[in-house]
Amino acid sequence: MTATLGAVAKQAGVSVSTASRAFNEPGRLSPATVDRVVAAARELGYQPNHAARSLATGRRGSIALVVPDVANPVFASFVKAAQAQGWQQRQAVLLADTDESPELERRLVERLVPQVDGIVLCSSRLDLAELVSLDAGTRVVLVNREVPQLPSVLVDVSTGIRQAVEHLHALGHRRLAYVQGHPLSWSNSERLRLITEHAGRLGLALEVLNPQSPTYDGGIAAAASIRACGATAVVTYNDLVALGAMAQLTAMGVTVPGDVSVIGVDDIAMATMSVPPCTTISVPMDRAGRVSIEVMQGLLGGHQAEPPLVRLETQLKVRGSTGPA
Amino acid sequence: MTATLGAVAKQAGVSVSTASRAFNEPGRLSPATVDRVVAAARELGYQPNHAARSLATGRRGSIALVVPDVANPVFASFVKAAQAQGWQQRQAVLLADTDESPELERRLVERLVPQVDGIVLCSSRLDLAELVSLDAGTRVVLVNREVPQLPSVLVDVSTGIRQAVEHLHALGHRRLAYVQGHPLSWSNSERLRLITEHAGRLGLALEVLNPQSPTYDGGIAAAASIRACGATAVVTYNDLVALGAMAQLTAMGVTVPGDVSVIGVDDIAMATMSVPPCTTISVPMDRAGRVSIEVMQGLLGGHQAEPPLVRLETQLKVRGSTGPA
DNA sequence: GTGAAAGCGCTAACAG
DNA sequence: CTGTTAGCGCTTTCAC
Repeated sequence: MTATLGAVAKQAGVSVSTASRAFNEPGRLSPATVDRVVAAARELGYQPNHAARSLATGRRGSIALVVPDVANPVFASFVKAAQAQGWQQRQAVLLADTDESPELERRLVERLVPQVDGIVLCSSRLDLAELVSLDAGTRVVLVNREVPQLPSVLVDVSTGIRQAVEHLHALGHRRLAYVQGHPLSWSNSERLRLITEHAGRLGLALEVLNPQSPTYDGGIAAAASIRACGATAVVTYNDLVALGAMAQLTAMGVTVPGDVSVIGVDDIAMATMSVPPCTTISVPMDRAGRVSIEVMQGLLGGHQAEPPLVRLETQLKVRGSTGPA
Repeated sequence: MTATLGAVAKQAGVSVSTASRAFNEPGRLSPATVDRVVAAARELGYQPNHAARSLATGRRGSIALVVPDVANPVFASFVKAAQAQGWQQRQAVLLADTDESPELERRLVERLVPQVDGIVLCSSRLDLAELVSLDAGTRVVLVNREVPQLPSVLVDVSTGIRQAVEHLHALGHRRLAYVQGHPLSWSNSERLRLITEHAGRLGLALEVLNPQSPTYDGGIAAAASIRACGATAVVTYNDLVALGAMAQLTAMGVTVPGDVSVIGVDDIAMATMSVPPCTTISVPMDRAGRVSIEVMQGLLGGHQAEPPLVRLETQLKVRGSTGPA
């Protein structure tokens, strides 16, 4: 057991409350006293007991981060940034990985909520009703999911998608395919909506394809249908799918970007390493991580009138996987 | 505020202590009473207050996971597995990312320790003395770092490295290079030691190269010195470096594996996606994650006499990046 | 089998 | 500026 505040107080010859104040509101104490307490504290190797403080204040000093899959580079960078930001704000970060399962997400959230000050849900698949009711219990911040009632930080792919479709159109492509992600996810709906809109505007034919999963393997599996549908250009839900599709297309003897152009979304490191490197829409997940924690902090501090809504801009990064129609 | 145990007790018509027991030692209560309490609890939506429980028991119910870089696929999969395992064991997981900085690691650990039951340090770079003194305060489990006094789970690359060197030797290579990682890290020392040993045994010339960092970019930068040193085969500290080196080598007109063979370590997903796919030593970091949490649990439960030492086997996975000398 | 009561270590009024 | 005093919600002897 580590030294308690009481021990420190005694050692410094003051009362517990004074000792407590030396750490929490040093301004209200005489500098001399503060020094004395601080000295006593380090002498005894005092470490505040977090649980006791929580019990007394009602504050937990930690927030939960819920992501679908930490092993996915996109979320990993998100988590990294969020953790760093949380640390600066003196909040510990409880990590939870839902393994892409809404069911697990529900259970995790349920157990996490009572022990944190707030929770950041990344690409949540919970029902709207659950989300809203959750908000009654804790502070909630949504990332990559738009719900009017809740604060959220969104990656706004509108610019990126527009640029992507225009880029393909400019190259002379007229038949486009979109290999979508999980149909019910907010991100996918957005992407699909935008692609449909711009394809329509520019007069491109659009085919929507379903991969088994939004992963590299999903991309491999999607290659056949890409070729089958006759599109000369394809936008995928994310880079992983794009990469898988490119690899398999190449293996099938279809050249990229000679026969078909491919564009992914996320701008993960691997997108630059493939051959050819993958054109992609750059999604600032590290910024999303930082921002989401900032928003959370805002919520924990002063309560703002309406839920903040942060949109993060995206941009097309042209690389070798797109070319002449 | 959520309902308290007191409220549940009242609702069930029992005392607080009985209510408490209904959850903690139901065996000591009449089944009927347990049912009554449980019913009352769910009726009121009771959620135990973690802080209060901690204060009373001294147990925190959470463990910290400290890794150098969550964005590194190797650690990401480690974290994912550890988190999943922790969840099953009903331990929340506090995540900390040291950003490869021993300095930050020290500060993080210091702050984390008082609020957890135990801490898992992955590829720690702390001084031996710090590590040992740390152990006095909490339960500590080391991953990828061997310290006699402490329990650790190690990835044992001996088999993998031996197979790698033998494989290269069998292909006819006689001049080998090792592009090392952080020189002071335990993993690197191990790898270097083993490569030196086997190269010597088989009569291979060995050159040790220093990349700027154990990353993809580090690999790119190392390509020049690889060619310069005249080696026909190279083993790198990890896959990221291998991939970077392969890409740059190719860009420089050196063919892989025609002119030089490359072998990495980690078996990250990307290793299969490169062109050619990268031969690598498979390191089971997901198992390491699970096992480390199990070891931690063992420590938290019964205190064993001597610190457990778990070694995880590795194996060479031959792919396209190695070939004729 | 169940209840009463004493804290766990800290904070936050409320006095002085 | 500093001390006194209640708790925060739960676990845990110790009785009955």
